[in-house]
Amino acid sequence: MSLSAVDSHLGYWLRFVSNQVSHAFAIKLAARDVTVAEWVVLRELFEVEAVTPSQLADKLGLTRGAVSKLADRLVEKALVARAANPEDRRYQTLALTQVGRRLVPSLSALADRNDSEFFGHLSAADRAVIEVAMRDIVRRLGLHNLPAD
Amino acid sequence: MSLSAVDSHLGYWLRFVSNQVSHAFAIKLAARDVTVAEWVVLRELFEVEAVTPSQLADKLGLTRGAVSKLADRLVEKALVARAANPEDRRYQTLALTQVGRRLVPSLSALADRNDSEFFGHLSAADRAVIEVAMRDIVRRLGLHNLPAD
DNA sequence: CAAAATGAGTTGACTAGGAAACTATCTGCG
DNA sequence: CGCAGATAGTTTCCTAGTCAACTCATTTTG
Repeated sequence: MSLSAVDSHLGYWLRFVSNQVSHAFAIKLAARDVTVAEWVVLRELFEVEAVTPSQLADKLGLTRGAVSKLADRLVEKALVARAANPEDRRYQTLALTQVGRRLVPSLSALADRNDSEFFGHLSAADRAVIEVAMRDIVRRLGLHNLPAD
Repeated sequence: MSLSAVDSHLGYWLRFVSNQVSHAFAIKLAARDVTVAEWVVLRELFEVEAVTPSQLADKLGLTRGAVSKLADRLVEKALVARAANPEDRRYQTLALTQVGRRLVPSLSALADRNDSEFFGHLSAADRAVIEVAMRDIVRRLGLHNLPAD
């Protein structure tokens, strides 16, 4: 019985490489007591100032449950603050604390370094093909509001 | 303060897309009561007949701990059998059961379908660029970064 | 207006995986 | 020999994420 090879699947390779990249990044971030998922939230909040957990979930391709737990940990670490909305008490807003805001740039440098360790050797053309393909997949599935750039 | 954009990082996009691809595949596999991680193990065992957990961990880029737990579940589901090695009792071998072996081809069809849903619209050239880049990254990992724990 | 539907957030059960400590088994060296 | 160390596998604890059930506040509707 002959099957198509596992490693003919791009999904297989993406999963493999993505796991390794995230893992290497996690090790770098651990020195700052931050996880990869936490970094993604911090980086997003750095841009938008304040946002509800649901908006964040939408933007990051996570469920509300995942964001709820992440927010718990970030609040615990005093990097993010939860604020109640007095006009509609169903809503919260999440925002960086001063400590959180000051932390982001140094983490960003780690992200740059990690990415270049894994992808820096690729030609600019190849990197562009990959990035365009990934953005296109995300767009097609309507899973995410593309960042404007 | 201006930072490099999060979404300028290929690692960011790979993680995002890989999560979505795996999730979509997980939903398809759930109808057969198999998870993505279990599928990867089954598919590997389909090729190699029998292998030790450590060899499997090495091949799949997982730790021995992860494989141990995965094997537990697959044995529980009667898709995989553990066998002791009488010559050196530290070693086990894992192999598909008859049921497991018969299951693989239909799961393989699901994998083909899932992959083509996400990547089928890409040109063959773009798919080739991505696959070559990913294989190259994995190969490089094997060179300087073999923790192999 | 009361009751139902909607929507935000939380929680618990589960898969997934790494790290590190642990057990059991072998091997090699003095 | 005999014990120190290596090696295979397991287990515990943590992060990460989903789903589904739940609570609570607001809105819609009968």
